[in-house]
Amino acid sequence: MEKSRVPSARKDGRVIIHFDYDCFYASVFEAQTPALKSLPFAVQQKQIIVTCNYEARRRGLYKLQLIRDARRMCPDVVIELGEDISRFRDASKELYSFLKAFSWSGKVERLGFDEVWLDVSDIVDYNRQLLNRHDLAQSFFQTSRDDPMEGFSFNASKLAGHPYPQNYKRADVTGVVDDLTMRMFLGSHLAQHMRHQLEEQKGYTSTVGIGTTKLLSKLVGNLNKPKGQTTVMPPLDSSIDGPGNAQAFLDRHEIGKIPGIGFKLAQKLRDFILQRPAAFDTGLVYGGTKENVTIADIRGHAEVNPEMLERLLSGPGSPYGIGYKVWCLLHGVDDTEVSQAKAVPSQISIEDSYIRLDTMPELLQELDALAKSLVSRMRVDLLVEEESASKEDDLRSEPVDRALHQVTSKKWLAHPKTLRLTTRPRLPLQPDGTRIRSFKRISHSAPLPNFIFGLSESVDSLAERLVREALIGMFRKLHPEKSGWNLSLVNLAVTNMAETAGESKTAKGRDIGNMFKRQDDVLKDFQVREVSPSPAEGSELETQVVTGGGWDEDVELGDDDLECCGDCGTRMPPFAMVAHRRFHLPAVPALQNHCT
DNA sequence: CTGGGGTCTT
DNA sequence: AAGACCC
Repeated sequence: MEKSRVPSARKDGRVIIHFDYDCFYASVFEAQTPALKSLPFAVQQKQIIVTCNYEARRRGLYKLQLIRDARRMCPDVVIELGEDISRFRDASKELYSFLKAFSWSGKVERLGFDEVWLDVSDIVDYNRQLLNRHDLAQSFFQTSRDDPMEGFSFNASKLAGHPYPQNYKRADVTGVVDDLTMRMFLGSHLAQHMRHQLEEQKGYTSTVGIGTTKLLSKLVGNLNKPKGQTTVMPPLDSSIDGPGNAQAFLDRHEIGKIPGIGFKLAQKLRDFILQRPAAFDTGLVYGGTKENVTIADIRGHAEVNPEMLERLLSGPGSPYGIGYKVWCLLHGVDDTEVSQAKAVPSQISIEDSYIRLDTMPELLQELDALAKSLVSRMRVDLLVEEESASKEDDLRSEPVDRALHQVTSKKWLAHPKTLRLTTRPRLPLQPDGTRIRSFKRISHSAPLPNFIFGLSESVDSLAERLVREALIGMFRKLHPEKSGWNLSLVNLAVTNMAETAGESKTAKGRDIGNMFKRQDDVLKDFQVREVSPSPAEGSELETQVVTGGGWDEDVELGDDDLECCGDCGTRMPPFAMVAHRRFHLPAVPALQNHCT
């Protein structure tokens, strides 16, 4: 019997939760000063509102808005300065640790200060096998591997939070669920539990997405903001019956909204689809576009395939294999792992921007201030209490002794080897008196002097030495002219961390996924997936719910509504054509997708 | 008069 | 050292 075969690339064996703390910078201030919550409140850096709470958004304020516009729009807005980001970093670390404590695998990845992914596949799989399928409504979710009493009660026949698609037919109506559906249910309950704990114990609300990949979990969360959660439900795969929910969901997105496709790639793709240069938004929003080109527009284009994308998108600065990577993203394929928590950052940097910085005395003052911050931050982020060298240390009973001891028992987690100075020169005036704004940076690196690690010297004096003995010389390399420069930004960084022996690089070694080139890693897995559902394997849980597709079920299609495939002439409804077209396209690699 | 951070790749 | 990407 010949089964219908469709190339597939989905690997949906994982359950991934994506957290996004609601208006994070504003929430940090609100946690400290709850009265702000009921007011329109915004956080300012230089002349910009970097974020604002929802009370402010209700009055029209938005992220990255100019202060002047914000005040005009909402004169009573309360504004706090957030240029010193220490408090945000501290809060971010605290919340990250809190969430990480739920993980069994250590696969917990932070993006920026306010986003965290967790791969909770192991927790979900463990709990799936604990379920009593005759009484799903009275289930208990075990959050600890060791303690069967730790956890929460929940109804495993229902999803927690919102589904995608919205009209998803719930299992409590149909009564049966397949494995993937059950895993998404479990993921949604775990996510809800964590979200509530985060709010109750830390005072932060968050927006959450649950999916089988980093890409889907992150994007789907956006559907219910703020303090909501959304799960991408099966069937994820496109089949002869129609596009899967993963593709249906992605298809509506403007190309620039896809993580991994930044401004440059998005512009190239828009230009190609429109066959002319796409107009981009000159307003303040960075990736803004006036031309909406969607994933569907690109994916459905006859000439688009991985090789063509490689030709279109590669260029200076673009990584090898970009065409294939984008091709995967267009199809909702994202095999990237949630990376292991890192013990140390790969870089620490401090920067400030200036309307004008063009004299040596001012520069020295700024370098000094930046260097002080940098040394302080090195001590915060790279210094840990040393493990006690002897038992006496632990048994020491006098608090004073303890305090004294601690001062002298700090240890560097890592020694950065490189110091980097970056500037952003302001371009000279044009002949016509206007100025081209440039965001180009130039940098110079040098070995980081060892004295910086001394703990007996004060931060201030170390900073002064750093300026005199290293930074001034580095600045001369960048700007050999005695004068005439004008900087709009200065950044000081330490990089190239040499981690101290004995400390593992991550909680559990390197992220294996990142050690392979995506392409090599994925291509060797190429297989064709059989789409016909395999017979239910005994249990009711294996029975598939197939009624909740992402298209309108009751639409009758007349002959006029059929489309004709340009390659083989087969006629079929438009929704089926989506899947059918993939027959004729270079295949995306696939894995067997049956989750057992 | 577009922040202050980060990551990774070439 | 620079350029892409992320927040």
